Amino acid sequence: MASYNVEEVEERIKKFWEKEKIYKFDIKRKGKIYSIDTPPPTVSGDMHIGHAFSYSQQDFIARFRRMFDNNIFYPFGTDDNGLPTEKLVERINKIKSKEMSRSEFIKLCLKTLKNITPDFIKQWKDLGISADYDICYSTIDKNSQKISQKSFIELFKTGRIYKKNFPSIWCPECQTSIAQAELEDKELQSFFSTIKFESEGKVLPIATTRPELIPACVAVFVNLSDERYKKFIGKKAKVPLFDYDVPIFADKSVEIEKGTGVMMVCSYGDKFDVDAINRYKLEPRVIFNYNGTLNFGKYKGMKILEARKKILEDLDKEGLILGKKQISHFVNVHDKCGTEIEFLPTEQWFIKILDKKKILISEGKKIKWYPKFMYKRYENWVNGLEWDWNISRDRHFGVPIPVWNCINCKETILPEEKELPVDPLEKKKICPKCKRVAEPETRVLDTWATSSLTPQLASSLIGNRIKLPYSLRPQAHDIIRTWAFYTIVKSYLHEKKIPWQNVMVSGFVRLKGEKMSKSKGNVIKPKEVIQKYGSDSMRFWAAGSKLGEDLNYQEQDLIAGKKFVTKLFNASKFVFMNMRKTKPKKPKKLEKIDELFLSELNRAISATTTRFKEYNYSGARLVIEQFFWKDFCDYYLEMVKKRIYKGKSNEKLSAQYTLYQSLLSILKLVAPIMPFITEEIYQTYYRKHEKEKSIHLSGWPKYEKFSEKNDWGVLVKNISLVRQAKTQKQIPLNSISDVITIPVKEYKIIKTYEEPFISVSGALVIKAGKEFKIDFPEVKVK
RNA sequence: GGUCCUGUAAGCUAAUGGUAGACUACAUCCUUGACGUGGAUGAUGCGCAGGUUCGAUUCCUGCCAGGACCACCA
Repeated sequence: MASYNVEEVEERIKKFWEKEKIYKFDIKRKGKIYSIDTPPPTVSGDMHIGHAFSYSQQDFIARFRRMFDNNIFYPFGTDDNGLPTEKLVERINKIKSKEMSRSEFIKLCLKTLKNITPDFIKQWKDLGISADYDICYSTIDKNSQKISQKSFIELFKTGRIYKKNFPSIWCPECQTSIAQAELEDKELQSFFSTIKFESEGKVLPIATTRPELIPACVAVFVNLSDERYKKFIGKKAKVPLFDYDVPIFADKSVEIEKGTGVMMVCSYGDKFDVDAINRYKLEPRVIFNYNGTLNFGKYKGMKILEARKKILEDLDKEGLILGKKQISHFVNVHDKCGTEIEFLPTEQWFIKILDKKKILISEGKKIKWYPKFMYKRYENWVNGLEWDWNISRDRHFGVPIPVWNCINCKETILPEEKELPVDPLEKKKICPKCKRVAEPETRVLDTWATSSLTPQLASSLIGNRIKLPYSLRPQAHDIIRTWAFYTIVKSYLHEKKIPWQNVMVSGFVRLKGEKMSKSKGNVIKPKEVIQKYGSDSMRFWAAGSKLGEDLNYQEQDLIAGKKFVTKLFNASKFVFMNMRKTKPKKPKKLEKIDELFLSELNRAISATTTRFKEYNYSGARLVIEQFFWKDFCDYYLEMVKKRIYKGKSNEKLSAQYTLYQSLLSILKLVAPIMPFITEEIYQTYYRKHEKEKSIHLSGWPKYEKFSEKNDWGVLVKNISLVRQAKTQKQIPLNSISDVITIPVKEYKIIKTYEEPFISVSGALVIKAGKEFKIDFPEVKVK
C-alpha cells in the first residue's frame, strides 16, 4: 500500500464484494427490514450522469441503513419494456419494428437485450451501488409479465378497467395511443393564417395554425356577444376549398379577442374539439390515418406537414388566404419522439382513475416526501388529471394485454391465472357463449402499467416476503407524474395501501445551468469520469448538493473527492504506522486530550446520524468532511504525534486506542458515501481485529451524550492563533516560541491540555494574560 | 394564466433572527519523521425594494432574474 491506486483498488474491492456476497439480502438477518423500491433504469448503451447522481444519492441512504438497521432489502431491476427499448433495438439492428411480425420483433428485442444488459448493469456495480443484484428483475421478463397481466385481470374483474372507442391522444410517429403523462411541450415556428370562410355570401375569417384541418371542420363557433358575428349564429358556413356546409353555433368558450374571434371545430384538432364535438353530437370527419397521413382526395397519402403546405398553396391559389403571420407557439408532443400528437378515435383500454382523484391525493399525503415540496408536484398533477389512464399501446414489444374478444357477442375472454404469462396471439380461445374462435387482443400494455408494480415485482423474487408499504422509494422528480403516481394508483387499487413510507426525490444534473441532452451535445459520461477520478470521487461529488436540488456539473468538483480519498489513505497509513500489533485495549485512564477528542467524535457521529436519517446526505458529508480533515488530521493528529513517537507506554496506549477507535468511526461515517476507500482501509488495517468481514456490514458507530463544554473549540482557536502568528512571521510551524500568553478566561482550559498544546505550538512557557500574545526567540541578524 | 422551487465570493455549495462556513480557483509563506495529491495564512459574497423587529442574508410582501411542472395554444 504505497500510494493509492484508485483503479486497481476499486476493481479489487468490487470483486471482493461480489465474491463474499456482501450485499446479499438475508431475510433471517437480525433487525428490522429496511426495504427499497429501487428504480429500474431503462436499458440503453451507457449510464447517464443523471443516473450516477441519483443512484449515488439513494445508495448513501441504502448503505447507511444497512449499517444502521442491519437488514436491508435493496433489489435491482431494469426497465426494458416499451418504446425506448423498441427504439434502441431498431437503432442497433437498423430495422423497423412495424415491418416485422410481433413475435419476430420480440425475439430480436430479447436477444439484443441479452447482449447489452450485462454491460449496462456493470456500470451500476462500478459506481458501487450496493443492491443485491441477485434479486433482479426485468420489466419484460416472464415473471414481470405474469404479475402485470394478473394486475390487469384483477382490475378488469373489479370493473376498474374498461374499453372505449374514443378520440385519444395518438402519436403518428410511434403509431400508438399514449397517456396524458407522456405529453411534453415543444416550441415550434408556425404560420398563423387567416382563412376565408363564407356564410350567405359574407366573409367569415378564421385564423388557424393548422389549415390541413379545414377538411375536418364540422362546425364554426362564435361568441354570443360578439357584435361582428352575432348575425351568423344558427346559419351555415361554407368550408373553403372543400365546398361543404357546417353549422355555426354560439359557444361561450370562444374568446372574442383571440384570433379573429371565429373558430373552427375540427375532428380532431385538440382536446377542446373532442369535447365540443361530443357536446353538440356532431358527426366527426376523421381525415388522418394512424400513420399521420391524410386519407382522402388528392391529399391522400400526404404527411400532415406536407398536406399543410399543399392546402395553403391551394388556398392561396383560390385567393382564400386573408392574412398570414409567423408565430412561435407551444404544442403538445410525445415525450419519446417529439412528434406532434393528434387525437384519433380508436378503441383503447383505460384504468378508471378520475373518480379517485381525492383519495389519491390523500394517499399521497400519507407518504413522507423528501424534500417536502415534492409532494406539491404530485398533488398538482393529480388535480390536473383530465383523462383516465390509457393503458393500451399499439406496439410490438411490451406485456401483451391478456384478453380475447368475441366479435360475435362482444364477450371479453380472460385467461386463467395458471396460463400467465400469456400472449393472446400465440393461443386460441373459444368464446364460452358462442363457441366460436375469439379474436386475440393485439395490443400491449403501457410500460408504466408494469413498472407501477415494481414493489410487487421485486418482492415476488423472494417469495413475496416484503409487504407494502416499503420503507423507501428513491427517484428523480421528472417521473413523479408517472412512476410515483402510477405506483400509488396501483397500490391503492389493489391493496388500499400506500406503496412506501418515504419518497426521496433527486434533482437533475445540469451543465452551466442547462439541462444535458444529446441534442445539445453537452452530455457527460460517468464511465469516463469514473475512469479518471474513481467512483468514490464521483459519489463524493453527488453528495455535494442537497436532496432534490439540481447540481451544476463541473469537472473541477471531482478534485475535492479525489483529495479526500488521498487524505483518508494517508491519515490511516500514519495511524497504523505507529500502532501496536494487537488491537489497543481501552486504558484504565485516558489522557485528557484523548477523552476530549472522543467526545468531539461523539458529537460528529450524532450529527451525521441525524442527517442521514433525514435523507440529508449532503449535510452528513459536510460534517464528516469537516471533522475528519480539520479536527482529526489538522488538530488531533498534530497534538498526539509526539506522544505517539516517544510517549510513555500508558500515554502512548491512550493515544493509540483513541486513534484506532476514532479512525474506525470516521471510516464508518464516510463509508456510505465512499465505499471503496473505506473498505480498502478497513481490510488493510482493521479486518484482523474486527469481526465483520466488510466495513459495510459493520454496525453504525454508537454515540452517547456529550458535554456542552467547548474546550475543543478553545484549544483549536488558540492553536490556530499560534499558526497564524508563525505564518505571518514566515517561519516554519514547528519552530519554537518563547512565551505564549493566553487570555485568563481560556488559560485554565489550555492548562488542562498543556502537553498537547505545547507539542503543537512549540511553546517554552505558557502563561495567563490579558490577551493572546506570542513571543519568539530573538533571531540574530547576520 | 396557475402551482412550485431557486437566487449567498470568480466557480460550486452550506448554516443562521445577532461577527456568513467549506470546497475549487487565486495570492503569500512554510519542504516539520502520514500526506507538496500537503500545511498555514489571506482577499473577495447574502438579486432589488419595502415591512415586522432593538437587530433581517434568514420571517412577511412586492419586484426582477433563472428553472420545473401544469393549463392555454381557434
